[in-house]
Amino acid sequence: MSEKSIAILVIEDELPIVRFLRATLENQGYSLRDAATGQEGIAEAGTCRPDLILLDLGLPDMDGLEVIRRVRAWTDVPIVIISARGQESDKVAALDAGADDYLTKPFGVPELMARIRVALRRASHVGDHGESSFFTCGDLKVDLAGHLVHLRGQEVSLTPIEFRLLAAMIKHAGKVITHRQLLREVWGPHLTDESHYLRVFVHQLRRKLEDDPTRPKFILTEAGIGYRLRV
Amino acid sequence: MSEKSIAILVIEDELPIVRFLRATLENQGYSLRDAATGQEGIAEAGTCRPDLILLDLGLPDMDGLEVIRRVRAWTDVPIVIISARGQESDKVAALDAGADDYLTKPFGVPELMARIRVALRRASHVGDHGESSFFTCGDLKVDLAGHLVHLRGQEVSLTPIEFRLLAAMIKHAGKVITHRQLLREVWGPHLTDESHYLRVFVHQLRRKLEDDPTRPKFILTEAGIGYRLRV
DNA sequence: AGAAGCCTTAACGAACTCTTAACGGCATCG
DNA sequence: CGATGCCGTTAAGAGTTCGTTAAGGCTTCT
Repeated sequence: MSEKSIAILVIEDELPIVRFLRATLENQGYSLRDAATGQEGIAEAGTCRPDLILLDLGLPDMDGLEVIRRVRAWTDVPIVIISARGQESDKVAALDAGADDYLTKPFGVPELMARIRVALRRASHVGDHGESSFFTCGDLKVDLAGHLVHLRGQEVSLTPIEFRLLAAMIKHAGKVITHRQLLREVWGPHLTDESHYLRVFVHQLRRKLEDDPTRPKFILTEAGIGYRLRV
Repeated sequence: MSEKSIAILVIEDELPIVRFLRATLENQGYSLRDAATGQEGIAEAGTCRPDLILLDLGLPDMDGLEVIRRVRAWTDVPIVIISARGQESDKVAALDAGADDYLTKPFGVPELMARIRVALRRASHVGDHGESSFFTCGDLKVDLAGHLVHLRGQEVSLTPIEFRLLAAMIKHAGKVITHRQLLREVWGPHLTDESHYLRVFVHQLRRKLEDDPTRPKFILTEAGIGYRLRV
């Protein structure tokens, strides 16, 4: 079961601390990128789209508050401050500028971890309630977030692989998806030539979803290339 | 245009502190309610629906962590901890139980205000989830704030873990909840692979709630993924 | 101190899913 | 016309996950 790991961006100029954080965070299963200056950090945040930012306020090239504001200008990604300065006015300024939490060095690793979990938890709840993404095509209705499939109002139960296969097709609905692509998205990057699996599971899906599996309405086969989901 | 002021619930047993917070917060334009015990606080949270909860962990009648969990069972309202105990393990436990921030007494008022603003800011992004502390499905009625479960008018007594498990499912009612997710919400963020616990406790729940545990009406199992509560 | 209740842990059979193999139809190409 | 390759279909075995039960340790209450 491959799950994409959570990405954290560390903006910090002191190398020992970066190394320490890298070891600690990667040990917890997070993937990590780092930047040594504010400029670099802002750019990196734009390109790698982290799930959380750890920011040291004492950067050499620009004010930490400015980094917060520049990042907040276009994203709500959680920002946790780690700073040597423990002045209350500094904390208030950073928090009001858009930071989500503020830790003063030296801090304990368990507390840092807990506060990172809090920030990530809050951020993940944003899409929790209304934002279930539906896909509809004729009588077929799929709730990707809720793992639900309805056909003519009737619920259809799919196995994990069946659902992943359907979800992958929905992600590229209307376009052709090659065998390779499907195999990578459903089974992971290892399998790439076993286009055999596909036939078995496409058949399973058609048997559950199509009225007449011989003449498919939803899952069309593009001979020699792959499959395509009708929109 | 009438602007409803933001409501804050203070759960704190020391009267001087309550008075101090009342003066400070009302001066900032918040409206305030207070409760002196955990029981009272949980009940008050269910009825007055505050926008934020300030919670002292050192309550006379029950463990502060239990208060957090009981409130978290049915709402994502921001919880900010104010505590005399500054032990890192206390902080981690509270944050992992569902708190959003943790301040150690004595704290500065400006910092408290700033952290309250952060918590409110984060929560407002989520938008209104029409949360209710009651859940009903067929013969099953659950009062999340009151920790009560009724089946066909008959009261059912659940153990703490059984109730947390049921509450977690209710929070995502209708959608599939993965094993990971359930383990995190019920046991904390550490356990993530012990999907074994789930089977035991799901079985306990079904034995207490379902007419025919073999053919569940409420707690459905999504093979290979997790569980789902019928709506 | 004793008892009761709850959580953890282990074990085993049953049900389900995934993998793998085999076969037939259909089209293209030599 | 036969060979080859791709796709659909089916079935069986292996492997994994799920349900169920019970015993032991821990905490809590009396």
